[in-house]
Amino acid sequence: MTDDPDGTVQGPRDAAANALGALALVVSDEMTRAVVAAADQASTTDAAALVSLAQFLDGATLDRVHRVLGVTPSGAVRLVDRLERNGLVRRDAGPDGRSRAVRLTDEGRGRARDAQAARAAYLSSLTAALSAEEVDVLRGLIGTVMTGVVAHKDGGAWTCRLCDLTACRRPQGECPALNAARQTYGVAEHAE
Amino acid sequence: MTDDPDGTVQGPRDAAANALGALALVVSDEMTRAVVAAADQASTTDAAALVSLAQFLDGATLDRVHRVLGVTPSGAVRLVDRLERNGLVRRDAGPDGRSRAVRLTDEGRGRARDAQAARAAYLSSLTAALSAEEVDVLRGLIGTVMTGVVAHKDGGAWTCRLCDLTACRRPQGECPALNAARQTYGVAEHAE
DNA sequence: CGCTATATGTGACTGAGTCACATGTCCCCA
DNA sequence: TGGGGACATGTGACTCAGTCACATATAGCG
Repeated sequence: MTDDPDGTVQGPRDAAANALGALALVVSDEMTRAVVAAADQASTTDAAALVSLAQFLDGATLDRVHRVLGVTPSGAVRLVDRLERNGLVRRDAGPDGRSRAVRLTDEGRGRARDAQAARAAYLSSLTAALSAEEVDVLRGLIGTVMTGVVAHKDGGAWTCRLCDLTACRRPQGECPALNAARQTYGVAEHAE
Repeated sequence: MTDDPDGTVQGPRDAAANALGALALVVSDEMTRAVVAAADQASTTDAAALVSLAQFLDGATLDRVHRVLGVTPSGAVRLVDRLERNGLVRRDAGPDGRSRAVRLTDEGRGRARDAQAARAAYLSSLTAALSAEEVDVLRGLIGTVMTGVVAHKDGGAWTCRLCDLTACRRPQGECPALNAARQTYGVAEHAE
């Protein structure tokens, strides 16, 4: 690892790191674009809210929504206002008198499903060029890297906010991000 | 590849795709956070502008800035206004009377360097757990996947807007994203 | 010379998100 | 048992990035 005059670094290790950064940026851009379009939402947060609700957050309180999505409590209120205004979510009575349960309407659930399908389709198109062996290798490497990511991460939105939780739990055990995040955000077990 | 009742898909192929999506999302989140903090900018676009300017866009017109960053022309004007107000760029005379050249000040260049260093440090920490062989394998797989990404991508911001271009060009040839993007956005060759 | 395309800039607006603060509920502890 | 702090939600005022519609000015072709 030597520095060149600009202060940039070189070598295969850094080339890999740089490529990882580039790939992460585009994939996340495009994936988000696909999800937002499919869910017919204006903001990425709204789309993420729908997907999260559909997967493991349905019936959760506003408080949980704010933690998972990494916005302020008031931000969560506005967000749910928005979704409610569009008929995607309802505010039901919560587990106690202070809190309310945010629940998807059928319309909202449909939008979430569309979003998840769009995400899965986009991501599948990316791995389509890989052989079965390469897919396994990639999965292993991603697992290793993800462990490091999780170790560094201190706050912010939930790592798995757009994930397909059934896909990451099967067929080979659990995802490190899921485990780490679950306790941080106190997310309930997904109904099997 | 079979569908389960929810419409979600299963199998190792889809697990890998899902993991790729999850990894891309966090890495891009965290990387952006690191870059924005290091450049001391409020918005991610501003930080991306600084980094892009430093790498290959210095002296470019506002028009090019708008194309590379994927904002509207007026958005680019506001963006450059902001950076100028903070003493990070200057508007010099452009190649013709209509256009202006956006040029980094020393202060701006310093901020950009800080941002790039923060990005590199974060990404390196992620690959640190991998062996040299694993790094090579990962690099190869990322290259393959990136080719697919580039093929699907139709518009939006420049894929490499945060990249370290010297890292992706060496030591093994060029990055597919760089090649594809270069012609789309008409970005000038980076000064070697 | 006039016409259209191009580059930048401006005014009015939207929309997401924040902060500071208000209200209502919960629950522990004296 | 009731008082007080912690907690959940909600509201008002504001910020800030970004857009659209439009204005201005230059370029360059016929």
